[in-house]
Amino acid sequence: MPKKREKEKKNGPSRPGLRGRVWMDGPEGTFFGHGRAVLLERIIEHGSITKAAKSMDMAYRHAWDLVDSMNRQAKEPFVEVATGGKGGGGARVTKAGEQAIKMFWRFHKDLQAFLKREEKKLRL
Amino acid sequence: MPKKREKEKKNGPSRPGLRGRVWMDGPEGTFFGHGRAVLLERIIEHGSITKAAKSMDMAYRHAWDLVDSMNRQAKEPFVEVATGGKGGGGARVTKAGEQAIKMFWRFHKDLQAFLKREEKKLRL
DNA sequence: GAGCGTAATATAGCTGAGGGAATAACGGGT
DNA sequence: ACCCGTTATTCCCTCAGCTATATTACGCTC
Repeated sequence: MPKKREKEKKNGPSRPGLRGRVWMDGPEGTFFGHGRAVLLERIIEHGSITKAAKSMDMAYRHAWDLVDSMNRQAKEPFVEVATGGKGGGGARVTKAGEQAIKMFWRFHKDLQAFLKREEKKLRL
Repeated sequence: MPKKREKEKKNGPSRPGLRGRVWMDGPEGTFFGHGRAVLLERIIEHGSITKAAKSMDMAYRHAWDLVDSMNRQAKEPFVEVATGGKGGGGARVTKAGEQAIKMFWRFHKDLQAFLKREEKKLRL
């Protein structure tokens, strides 16, 4: 029977061409990248880790680990969290977190431009 | 008991900073990247898939899959292979394969320069 | 203090990628 | 005909990343 969430791995045959990724490393390894940037944006949008995780089909456990990893490695926390209280609590992205998001998307954009330039040198 | 090969995953705490990767996609997905470039170089060096795989602590099965994947996606094969015969056979990297190696390292080098430039904009 | 919805934590299960080992096929040398 | 070392193929195992589920802690509101 069709489960609620189908998950359909996007392994579709991608167009041939040059591809790339950027991320930032921290003291413990990966510190900030595409997935974490999106997660933070969803937290801003929804105000909670639970809803943010659901909205991107991610297990809460995994989302919490990512948030925890960022907060441990950043000088100032990227996410402030409240347990209990009005509505049961919630999560809020700090200024530092917002800056990280902006910085990442800038790197991401620059990389796409770089790839487009380099791809002209490509002959398969 | 201590196994023969310990495999020690290099998850060491990396220096904080900007990191990145480039690769080429083909009709079936990943077509050429860092690992495959090194593999081809080892095949040139040793003249066989078996020895190349051993030299980089990779299972023959995996190495063969990578070679097969490249040969299926490339217009001209990157590796020509001989089973049986003198010395049991062997593998040889074609001109097309050598060109792919050169092209990849060029992209790789350009990316490193790009990352170094971009990293100046980074503030953790 | 009961209810509520969230964070936080623990535990077990799933799954895909890769590893290890075993075996057959191959073909020139001797 | 046999030996040899490699390619090619098969089967099973392990491990990590992530999922799924359940339970507890929390603190505001009523």
